[in-house]
Amino acid sequence: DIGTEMIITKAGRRMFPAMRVKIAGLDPHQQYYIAMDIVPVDNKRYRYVYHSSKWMVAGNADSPVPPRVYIHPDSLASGDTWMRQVLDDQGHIILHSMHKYQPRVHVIRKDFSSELSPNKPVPSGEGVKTFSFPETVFTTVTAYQNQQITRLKIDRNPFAKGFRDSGRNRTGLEAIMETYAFWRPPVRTLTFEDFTNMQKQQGGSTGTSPTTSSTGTPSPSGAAHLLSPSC
Amino acid sequence: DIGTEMIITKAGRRMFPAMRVKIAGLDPHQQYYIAMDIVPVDNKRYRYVYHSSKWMVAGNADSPVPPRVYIHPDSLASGDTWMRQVLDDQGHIILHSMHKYQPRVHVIRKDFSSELSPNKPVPSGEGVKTFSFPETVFTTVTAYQNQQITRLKIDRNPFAKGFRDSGRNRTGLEAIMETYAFWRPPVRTLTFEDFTNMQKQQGGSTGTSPTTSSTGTPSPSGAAHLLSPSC
DNA sequence: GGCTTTACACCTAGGTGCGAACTT
DNA sequence: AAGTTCGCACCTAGGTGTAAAGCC
Repeated sequence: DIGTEMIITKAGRRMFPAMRVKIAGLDPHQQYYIAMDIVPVDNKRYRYVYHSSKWMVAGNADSPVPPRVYIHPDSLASGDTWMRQVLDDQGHIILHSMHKYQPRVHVIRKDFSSELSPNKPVPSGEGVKTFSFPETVFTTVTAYQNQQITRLKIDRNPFAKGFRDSGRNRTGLEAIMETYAFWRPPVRTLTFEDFTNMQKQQGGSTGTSPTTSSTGTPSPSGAAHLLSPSC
Repeated sequence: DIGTEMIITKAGRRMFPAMRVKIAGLDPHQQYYIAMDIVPVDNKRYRYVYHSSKWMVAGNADSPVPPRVYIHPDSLASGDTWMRQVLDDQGHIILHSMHKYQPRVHVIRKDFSSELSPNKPVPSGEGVKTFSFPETVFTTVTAYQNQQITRLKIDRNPFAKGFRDSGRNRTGLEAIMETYAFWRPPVRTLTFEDFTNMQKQQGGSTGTSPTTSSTGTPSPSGAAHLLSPSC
């Protein structure tokens, strides 16, 4: 699997699907912070080769942005509190386009931490646990490259309903045809696993001439924001 | 002046206008909490007498609800931080209908406070300063009693635009007539001062027979929520 | 040519007072 | 009769991918 893509813009864009985490094994009476950051997977820049549906290395990474940590707003809560709920992190984290990133979750004991701040890297050592889930790696883009990913996001993100096949430019007959010929299971929440299981082949039928892979000159791109959704 | 009215419902309703506060005189390097609560003005229940446009005492207050404190989400910030911004508090506070209430703002030095909690009354003594602005007293209702207040809220609250005279059931002629005959100044934010300056006479022209003031039996009302707006 | 930016139609989410129905 | 609840039409606010324009 090649992971999903995330659109980034100047104004900031939510990540979809969202990072969702459940915590176990904490000391119920101890106080903890929980924080999140997103780190580069490697120091490469990528380009997408349409005809092979693959991301290819296209040079070295842009100069790194100062690391940014998102501290969960419920932070400094007891282990008891944290373990009772599923977390939906939210925040603003600056990323470079056309790079691969890995979101991480940090659980930090209060008695250890030294002044947790959004602008300082998460401390490391005893009392700090960091978790990375490989299936949540994604590539930043300013426009989707892989049509299968576009399709999944449109089908599963409620805010993109306007782009679904059903409900837009369909006549009575089309609606009936969709019901049978192009039927897809009911909408459910999109998860990162959906991209892990995704086939690498795209079903595009628009007659475009395949392009040859080339080592394009990596153009420097301005850093942009990516937000993960609230709720 | 008689203060404004605030609608309360089971699901919770924002307060409009909102409580807005600017802080001065803090030690820039000291840490402070800022909190808000709403306390009864007296232990009376009220009823509105339409023909005299006045609120009359109608018995003793319902049994008080456990006090609830809203802690500003930026809390535990430096005096420097607090003084730099205007505060728009938000939260859930339970109130009885047909009572008069007074919102308060509390500024609490960190080194004094002993476990600030939404469910405990604000501590008092050295290191805690409480502010009450008499012009922000209001009466809770489940439906507006005074038509002037309804009018002001519709005119000034952007979410109530659908009930404004202009833009609803108006023909071309009506629109022109409004422009001249019923002209009112451009929309601006509603403040509590608008109610302080409000005339006690209502301009209602619907032919309703005036009711005589009576000592109505106070019906026990379920407690409901009032929220103050975010942003 | 590859990538980014911008304006946009189309949604979700939720804040308004209203009026009918309901409760006491 | 007085007050509360509920569903509603009508808004604001803001999250989607898109297509055209802009940039390099």
